[in-house]
Amino acid sequence: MKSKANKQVPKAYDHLIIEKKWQKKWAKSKIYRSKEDAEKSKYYVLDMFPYPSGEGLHVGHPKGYIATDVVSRMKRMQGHSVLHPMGFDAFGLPAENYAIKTRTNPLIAVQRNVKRFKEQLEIIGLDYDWTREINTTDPAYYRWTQWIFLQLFKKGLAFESNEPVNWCPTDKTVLANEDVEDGRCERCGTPVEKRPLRQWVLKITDYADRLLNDLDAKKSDGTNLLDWPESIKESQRNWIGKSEGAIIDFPFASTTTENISANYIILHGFEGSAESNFIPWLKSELEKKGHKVTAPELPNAFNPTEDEQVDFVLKNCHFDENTVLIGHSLGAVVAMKVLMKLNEPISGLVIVAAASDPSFFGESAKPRPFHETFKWDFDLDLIKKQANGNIAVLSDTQEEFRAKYLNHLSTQLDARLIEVRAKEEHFCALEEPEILAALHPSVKVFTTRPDTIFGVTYMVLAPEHPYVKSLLPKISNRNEVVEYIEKAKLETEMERTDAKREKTGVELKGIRVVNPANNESVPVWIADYVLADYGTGAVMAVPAHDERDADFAKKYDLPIREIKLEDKDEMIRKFGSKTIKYKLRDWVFSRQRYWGEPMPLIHCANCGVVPVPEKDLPVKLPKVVSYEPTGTGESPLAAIGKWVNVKCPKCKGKSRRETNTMPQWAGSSWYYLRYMDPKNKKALVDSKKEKYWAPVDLYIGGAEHATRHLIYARFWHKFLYDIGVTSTIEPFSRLQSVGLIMGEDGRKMSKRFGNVVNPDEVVARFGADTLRVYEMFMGPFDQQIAWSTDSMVGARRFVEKVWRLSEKVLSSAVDDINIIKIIHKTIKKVTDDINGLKFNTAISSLMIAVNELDRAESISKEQFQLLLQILAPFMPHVADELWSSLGNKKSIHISSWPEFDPKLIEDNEVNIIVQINGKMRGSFMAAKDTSKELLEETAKKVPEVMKWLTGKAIQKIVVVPNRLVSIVVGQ
RNA sequence: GCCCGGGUGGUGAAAUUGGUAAACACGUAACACUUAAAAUGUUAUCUCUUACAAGGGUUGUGGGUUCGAUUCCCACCCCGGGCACCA
Repeated sequence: MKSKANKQVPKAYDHLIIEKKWQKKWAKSKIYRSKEDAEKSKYYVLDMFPYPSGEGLHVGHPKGYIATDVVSRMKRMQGHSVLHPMGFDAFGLPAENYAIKTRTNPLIAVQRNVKRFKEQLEIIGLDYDWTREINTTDPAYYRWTQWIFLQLFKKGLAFESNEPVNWCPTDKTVLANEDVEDGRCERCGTPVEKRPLRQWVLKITDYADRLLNDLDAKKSDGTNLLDWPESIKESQRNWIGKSEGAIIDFPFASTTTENISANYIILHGFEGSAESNFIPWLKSELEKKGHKVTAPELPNAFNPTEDEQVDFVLKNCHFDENTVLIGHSLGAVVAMKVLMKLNEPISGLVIVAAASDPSFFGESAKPRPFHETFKWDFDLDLIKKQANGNIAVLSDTQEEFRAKYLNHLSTQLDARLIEVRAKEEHFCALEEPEILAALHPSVKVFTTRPDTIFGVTYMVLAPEHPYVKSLLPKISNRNEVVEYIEKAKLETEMERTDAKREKTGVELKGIRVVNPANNESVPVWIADYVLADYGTGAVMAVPAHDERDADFAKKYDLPIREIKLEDKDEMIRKFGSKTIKYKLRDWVFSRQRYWGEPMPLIHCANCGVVPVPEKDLPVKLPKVVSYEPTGTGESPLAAIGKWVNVKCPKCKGKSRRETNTMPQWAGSSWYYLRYMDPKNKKALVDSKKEKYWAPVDLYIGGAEHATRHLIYARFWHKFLYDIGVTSTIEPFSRLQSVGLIMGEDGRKMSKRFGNVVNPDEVVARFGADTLRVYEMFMGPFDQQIAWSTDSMVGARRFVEKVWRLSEKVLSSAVDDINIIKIIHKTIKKVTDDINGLKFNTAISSLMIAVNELDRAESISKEQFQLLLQILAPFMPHVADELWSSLGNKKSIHISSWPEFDPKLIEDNEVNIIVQINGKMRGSFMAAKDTSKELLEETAKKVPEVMKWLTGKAIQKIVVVPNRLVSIVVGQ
């Protein structure tokens, strides 16, 4: 029993005093300021910035912040230039709803909440560089959010759409697909409605492939580009929902089509005429079949302008629901422009060798005269609609052209891409039979199972499929079909997509299609289990190989045919074309609410949508009297005449501002870039600074952001990369999700359950260092664990033990080699574990070391300082206090992180286990690297082992050096 | 239904990636110090064979591979998450 009689009475550990003292000192000495120091390697560690709610932080919030703080402190000590910033994401509904209730500007609530949040963060002793603080609601910040939107707009990635969108009747705003969970508004739980409303939409689908592929991309050293939890990558993969399959054409059976007489309009191209190329031939072929054909001579074929040609076609051609528009080369561009101006949809569009992108002129080709006289903007959704969803794209002969533009165009238009060889390059022969073949009307299906094509026994269209309307005259049970379509319209999205309910449908009697694989004619049905907005809105039904088709077939007594599966690729080659579909939808980007970034756009009667000039940014949110959403699809901003009515930046005419605002996710989609250069007035981020800090090395936050923030931010980042603002293809190299801290009752911490634990109280009672140690020690960092105030005493005891250990420090002390070894082993373990974000085991190894040191009579200053340094990230206040009491003048947090001595972490004696028939029967100590033979000899002589060996025959001995000897004996 | 995690003492968990299962901590019990309590320290604490000793069993269940499996393989059960009448 050791005596404590001679020990000095220690200074009492008073966390209240020392924590305040050190927090002040740190702020004064500016040790946490980040600098672009070319001498040092950078480390950017980022927290998902909080929404400053009125309730303040609970004890769960800081868990992630403490983790980044631990990492950031170690990296700083290791000599990195560390960027560890914090800010606030303050646009959004809670502040706005509070504003509605109290009729105060939400900014006031935001400012108050931010102040409270900062106080709460500061008492935990986090090492943020507050000079870089940002706030998404600050006009100096959202100026750049608006700037990014303008760039998206200029690149055609922001467009207006009138498609039905998700509308939340409670929050009175539209929602993105990502904001809908199980058919309900993610915020308030109200079932969403589908409403056709004019919306701004971002073309995130253009990035679907890159968003997907880069999840699994490798760096040049073979490691993953994204060091992310597999579960989050998987969520994103599921959300993007790529499926590879085929588009297969099922032509209408001749009984269906023989009497359909169409009205064909053929538009020639640049330097062409109605008498050139294949046009006269095609005209006569179609007329032979009884169709009406118009091939107008377009004005100024050698020096065409869009306005002249489009107007000419609109004036001189007749359009109705039986019209099929065929455009060759530039004529196809004219055709698409014509479609955008028609009032009613036509029957179909055939694009022969054209593109919707002006860059197809290429570097080598000389600019054509129409380069400037055509506007290369296309509303592809509108074109799709106006062409009744019936579009065929015939490939050109130039491989590069096809890969680059036509694949894209046909994907965007959901068109049939008909990959054929023209007889002459660019379809310039006098006869082009492939064009004629492409005109035969057919139903396109999307399938991932082309291998089952011989099992098709019927076809199902979505009730909304554009063909259904045009086929009505040919359907004998017309009334029944119309009734079914009407009924389907009335159903909500939730009812419609409920997989459990019984399938219903109606046959389109009189309509049949031909299976291209076996030329068999099969019936066509409509059913609401087929969705209009996925694939082509049409399904080839294979009841023998698809459960849904089987259910349907059984109910309506349709044949079920077992077949042997074919080779997928062969079937695609023979009967269809390879296609890729995504579940990801474009990002509905406007909200009909007040508290968000105004969209920097102006609507002018003459000029259309005009972007606000960059020099006029930011477009500031005006003050309003009522923040109440209108519910009409207009935001409250629409009522502020002074703000809304402006001059058009182009023609100076009367015009109106866009009154929709951006969604909550806008500001957070790029904020990590602004921390690099938060005060820059000339640019979003200075490119030198961006190159220094990018990418984020470690990003920590909640897993609930997997398919929203983390997809949106990756999308914007890639876009910013494309326009040269960012230098990396991904924003966050390494991501780690924080496991939630639950209430003591095991439920989510919430005011509602009365189980919220306030960090201020915990810090006041136990101290910030104890809170930090406790939260890091609770369990694996990414795991959800219930809070337990009782268990905090363990962390507190540990902090106190470290404090008391300082009594044993003697300058004259000579350390036992075992003590030195333990310190060095712990340095290695703690360094590795912090890098691996395994904070719980780092602390456990520190506890083991402290317990060990506690057993020693005295400790040298040298060893104790090493211990304090590796404790510093976890208990920064106590570490700095004890460090300075040892006579150090500078903060421990800017001292150099200890290196372990590899020689000191090796044991020269190891414990060798002896197993007999797989059971541990004894052990002995042996020098490291003792030979196998000697280990075997020694093992056999261990008394407890000998007992098991007597009278038994040894059958086999396995010796693993430095580990064990395993002996197998007979009966 | 498909896909990703995960399942270890009373509790949070650990296990060098195939080599002594339960480190570290909470809780509990006994003891020491104390008038007492708190604090602190010491000891014990997976489970069964009533206790010592000596053994047996044990990482969701059942099989397999192996000298040896918490770890690898197969099947199943349960919990958490993502997607979903997506063709």
